[in-house]
Amino acid sequence: MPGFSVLANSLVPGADRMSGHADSSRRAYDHAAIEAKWQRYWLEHRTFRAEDGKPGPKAYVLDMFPYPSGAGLHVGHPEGYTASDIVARYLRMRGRNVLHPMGWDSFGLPAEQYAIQTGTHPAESTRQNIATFRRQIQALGFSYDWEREIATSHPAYVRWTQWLFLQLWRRGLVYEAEVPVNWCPALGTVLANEEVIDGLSERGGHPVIRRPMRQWMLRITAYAERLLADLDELDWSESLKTMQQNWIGRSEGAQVTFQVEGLDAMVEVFTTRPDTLFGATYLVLAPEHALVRRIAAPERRQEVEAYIAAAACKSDLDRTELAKQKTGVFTGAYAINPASGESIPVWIGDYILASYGTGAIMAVPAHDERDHEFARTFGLEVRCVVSPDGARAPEPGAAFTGEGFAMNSGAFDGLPTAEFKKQITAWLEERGIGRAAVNYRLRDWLFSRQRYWGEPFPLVRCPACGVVPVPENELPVLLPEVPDYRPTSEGEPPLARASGWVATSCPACGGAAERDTNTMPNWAGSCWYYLRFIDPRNDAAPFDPAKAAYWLPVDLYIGGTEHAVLHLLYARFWHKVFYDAGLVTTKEPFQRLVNQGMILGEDGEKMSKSRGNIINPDDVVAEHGADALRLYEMFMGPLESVKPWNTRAISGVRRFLERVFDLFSRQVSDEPPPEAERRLTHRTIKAVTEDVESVSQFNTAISRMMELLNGVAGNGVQHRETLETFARLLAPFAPHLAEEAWQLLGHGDGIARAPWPLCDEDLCRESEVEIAVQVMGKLRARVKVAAGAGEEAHRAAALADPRVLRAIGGREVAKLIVVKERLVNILLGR
RNA sequence: AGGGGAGUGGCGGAACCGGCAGACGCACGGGACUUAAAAUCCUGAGUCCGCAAGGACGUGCGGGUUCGAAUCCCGCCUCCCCUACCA
Repeated sequence: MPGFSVLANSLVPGADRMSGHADSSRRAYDHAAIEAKWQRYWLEHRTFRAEDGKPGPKAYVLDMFPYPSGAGLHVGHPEGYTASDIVARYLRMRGRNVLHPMGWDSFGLPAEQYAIQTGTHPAESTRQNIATFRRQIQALGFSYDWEREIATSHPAYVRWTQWLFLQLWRRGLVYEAEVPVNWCPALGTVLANEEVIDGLSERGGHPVIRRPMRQWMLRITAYAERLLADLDELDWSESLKTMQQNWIGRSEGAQVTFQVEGLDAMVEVFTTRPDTLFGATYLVLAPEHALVRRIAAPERRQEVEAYIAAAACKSDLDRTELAKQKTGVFTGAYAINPASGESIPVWIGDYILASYGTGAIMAVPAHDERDHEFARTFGLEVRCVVSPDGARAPEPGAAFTGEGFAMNSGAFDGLPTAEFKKQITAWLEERGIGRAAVNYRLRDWLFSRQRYWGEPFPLVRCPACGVVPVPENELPVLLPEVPDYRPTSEGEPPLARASGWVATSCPACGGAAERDTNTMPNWAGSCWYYLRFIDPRNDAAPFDPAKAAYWLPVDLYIGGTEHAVLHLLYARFWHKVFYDAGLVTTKEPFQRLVNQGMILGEDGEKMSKSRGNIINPDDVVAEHGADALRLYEMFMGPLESVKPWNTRAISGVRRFLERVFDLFSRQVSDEPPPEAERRLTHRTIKAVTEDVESVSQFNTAISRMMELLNGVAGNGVQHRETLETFARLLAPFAPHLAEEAWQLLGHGDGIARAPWPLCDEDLCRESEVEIAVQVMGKLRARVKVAAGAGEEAHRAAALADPRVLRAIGGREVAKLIVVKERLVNILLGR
């Protein structure tokens, strides 16, 4: 390849730039050599090291760290990483002390499944996968401070995850409960919700049933109100906040007590419509409700038991999606409607969830669709108690769920819904049979997994002392070696097999005791990793609170929508606990959050192995380079939108980079550039700066740089002033090429800390602008006016144009609208 | 069912606060270079009619407000995402 030797010469760091070569000897853009050179340079110079406590403004720019899967990186990863890297590099050039770290969410199911299949220890496959991910990510030239790299499965990290868990324990936020899990009898294992598809196991398609097991729970509901309220302070998209609000699902209403007839038993129900109490014509309990067996009449017992058993076998999906028809059975018991004093039947039905509210409802079939359907199925009474207009009853045949005015409600008749709610709630309270209540859709967090590859619980079960935490100075409790990673046949976690590990002594009394054999879910490590990045090598604490006070909050957090609810909610919850414990000084961890949109395959479908439409970033880097991949992913469209991949389109940004390289390989003049070029440059600075600040419009920023190139590339001699600006604008986007360009311009220091160019507002405006001239709203001509020209100048310029005069055709000008520097619209009389 | 988002050339997308629709790029047509091709460079292009000058139409569909609407309002249609019997 001709010219290669010249290129090779330039690859020595600090080598003098070649100057004044003729066009015939122009060097090729060798992305592989340039990128390897600068990646080495950055590492050697510790260019991206974040300095704890450095005076001046800081910025914490974070990516959602990946699970290092065996499949390696896919093109979705670099999308968010490139966006955050652009912002991180930009902020560094603006003088901020930037913390931009990367690590590994390295506990998880795939490594464990792989271990079950191949016998490879998860620690080993995880180590290999991390090595692959690190190599792939480093090949893209992201400005991470690699000295802060962490992995959640590393013992030094596990230690502090367990330590933080014990802080939750101390604060009474951990408890044990009997809750249903997904149990697959065929596989002899417990499955995560994600592993259950349509009631069948993802692997093998075996039926999955719900089975109660003792589980560790975290009391996240205690923080529901704060998790909801503090959303207000965050710079997150409204849609994301809405998702979190919906997930927390706060609803206000009343709790009402119903006396069971002939028994010393009460049924508590929660309702958001206490105003419909007079229309409650029956009760429905969840099949799992504690009272069901007590109240069931002897002659109904057999049917009730059969229904309970059937419900227990159903997966959540069977109980919802497949339930086109509502099912239920009559218990034989009756309760008293406290408002009407009437006797109403008590049913059980699996459309009532044991886990929400009180696990029982008062059914108002006239005003609730679900109750209506149930009543129709079983021929139960429907009584209208809300009139839409205060005069007539609602249309029969369907539930009227809107608000209106009370009817058939005794003394309350005629009250509007909102007022009735208040009065009936007070009425119930006076009689001690009800009260105002708030319910959340959010449930406490089922925190234990019957798995191997996760953090063991630092808890010991002692026959004498109960559950006792492992002393902090004995952490971490590390995973034992086990002969088999599957759960035991009794459904116990695989850790139960490690009998030597399980047997221990009680930290409190010293007697024989057993370790808890559950492990924590994947979320545990990702709940606080952003805190560990702040102080990753601390072996006396999870992090130094003083350093946390310096770096927090995370100023910008970028990641996929798949974590819009769970991860973000869990991390916010832990953070608030740490706030209460005085470990952190901010109420919220992530101030600004941006979700990148998914990248689809070339066929417009989600990338997946089965569709065979997966793009491997390694191939793109090999062929076009990291800078081209970064640029292409940003050029595809706004960061947050979903966009299809188009391999051919990469050639566009690749050509751009080649032309940029060519531009910087030419002769450079120290003469100031012509006025027009300088104006173009400053307009570009302004546009690119605004686009980067938006953390979204990187595509238009690149367009503007392309326009700048198109504007200056035709000139034979290049002006230093323009090139110096261009290189710095390009630096966050295509950092390798920008460094090379910077060096070609004769700079000895890297471009990474070069000051970001600032625009001169006066130069951002053209001296002369083209405006549109419309006649009766139709575009007839384009004329030029001086920048800042007044209305009169616009009018004169418009009326001087022959095409405009022809369109006017001698008619009278009735009105003339001038929008300065934009258009003139001429309206004619009739 | 509910909630959120989106419909603009052959394609990805641009258009500030209501003011020249289609920037930038891909693909495509024409030309230059070449024995030839690739690459590169120049150049054309929303659609329709027209040799041309020019004209008509045009941002999912139907209305409305306005001198002027991709943008604002009302009513529909389609697609994507999330939640999914939450009382």
